[in-house]
Parts: sequence; C-alpha cells; structure tokens
Amino acid sequence: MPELPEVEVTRRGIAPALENRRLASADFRIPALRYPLPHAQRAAMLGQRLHAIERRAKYLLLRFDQGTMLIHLGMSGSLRLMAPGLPAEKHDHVDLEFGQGAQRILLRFRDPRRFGALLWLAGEADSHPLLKVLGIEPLTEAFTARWLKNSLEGVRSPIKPTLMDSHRVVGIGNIYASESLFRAGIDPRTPAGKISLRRLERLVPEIKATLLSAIEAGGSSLRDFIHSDGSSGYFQQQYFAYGRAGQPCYRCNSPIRELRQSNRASFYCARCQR
DNA sequence: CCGACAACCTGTGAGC
DNA sequence: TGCTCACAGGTTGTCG
Repeated sequence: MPELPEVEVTRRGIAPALENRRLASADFRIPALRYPLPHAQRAAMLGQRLHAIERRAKYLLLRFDQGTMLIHLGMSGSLRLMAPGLPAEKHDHVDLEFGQGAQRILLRFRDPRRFGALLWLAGEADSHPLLKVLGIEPLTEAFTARWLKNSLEGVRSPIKPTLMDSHRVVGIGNIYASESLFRAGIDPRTPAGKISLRRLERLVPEIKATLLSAIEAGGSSLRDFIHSDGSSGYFQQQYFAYGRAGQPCYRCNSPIRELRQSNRASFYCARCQR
C-alpha cells in the first residue's frame, strides 16, 4: 500500500486520536521487522506523552516527551486504530495503547511482509542515519523545476528510477513515478540530465498534483480509517498508466506499454510520452 | 561515483 | 482443486 500519500493519510487518520495521550502499553510480538524491535527500550517509552505525529518521506515520527518513535510501513504495513482488547490476527506484530479509562485506544501495526520498521530514538531523532540521507520533500515550495534541474545535472540514468531515489526526492514510489511522468508527457527512459528546464516545469507541478490528489482520495476514507471495521475504505484510485498495460491510453487511445526499469514495472504511453 | 542486483518476507493471482 | 511460479506499493547493502 504505502507511498507518500498513504503514509500521509495514515498520519492524518491517527494523529487526532493519539496526540496528547500517554503511551500506556507497548506489545512487540516478534523480535524484529526490518530492524530489531525496541524490546529493551520498552520501559523507557511507557508513560511518555505523545505530542505530535509528523511525517518525513515515508517515515512517521511519533514525537514523545523524551524520544521519537520512527515507523515505516514498508511494502505491506498498515496502522489502525481500534478498541483495546480485540484479538490480534496473524500479522499484527505491534500493539501500542494510548490513554486511560474510557479514552483508551489501541494503535495496531500489521505487516505481513515485515519490510516495515519501528525504531525508538532516544536522542535527537533528525540526525539519525536513516533520516539524514533523505532528499527533498516533493510537497514543499523548495521543490521546484529549477531545484530539480540542478539536481539532475549530469545524471545519465533514466528519469523514472531517478525520481524514485529517496536520496534525491523522497516519497515518489513506483506508482506515482509512472503516473507523474504520464501526466507530464515524459518518456520514463529519458536520461534524467537531458530533460530541459521547460519540461521539468511541467513535471514538478504534475508530481505535486499527483501526490496531492492521492492524499485527497485517501482522505475521503478517513472516517473508515478511524473506525476499525473492515479493511476497505480506501477506494481504489484511478490510474492513468500504472497497471494498465495493453489498455488504451485515456488521452490518445494507443495501448499503454510496460517495461522493466531497475527491476520495477513501468507503464507509459509511447505516443503521449516522449 | 554509478548501475545492476540480491536480500529481507508473505500473499495472491495466473497458468497449467 | 491444487501445484508452481512470478510478482507485489520499499529500502539497504554489495559487487563489479
């Protein structure tokens, strides 16, 4: 599930219910996800007040009084709010309970593939190696065509995998890389450094618009998110290119093509994207 | 420095 | 129905 929009929708979904509550219990059911879970630091985090949930790239940063919990959803992770006491299912690896009495609420981390991560950073979180190497946030004013032009100077690799490199720009995953390039009319195989400023002036707004509209689409399901009923709620977004191999391009009717770049599927229209 | 690729894991769907 | 295989929205690390 998670690219930047999904992570942001998750953040908005859980923050109101959890902020300003204290961590009442933490249950780590397995030794590790991508990294070891912070079993040994459990005692230190209990009782601390959560004052804000922020997002950096695809990481969620849960800011406590003295420490930050870093959560990454990986490929298959999800966070859900529910009533305490509901039995954990197969891939529910972490339970965090907040508040007390009638206010008590459970945040449950499920991750079948276990590519996700949950770390406890006791000190200054922002200087952590995982965060320090991250590139620019695409939904900020600093992310402009001029910035991207400079960043891509001399880069010979194709634009699509380059856009997905989180050391350069964060949060653009496989789906939204294809979608943004379709919307900007740029062939995913174009060497990144050869794209003109003019064309980047089209690409950058399309990246922002693609991400923002996905956030809005997810936002419409926030109510379902907060309640703990079925896993639905997310209505499947309509993609222009992603997953549409062989189907007609919505713009010109020629068939959407599929290729592999850096071992990831890419989708594009050979006529609209040059 | 760069690109290609393997690795981490389970679930799902296609094809036979 | 059941088996096998390829592939899945991410990221890190290694190797040439």
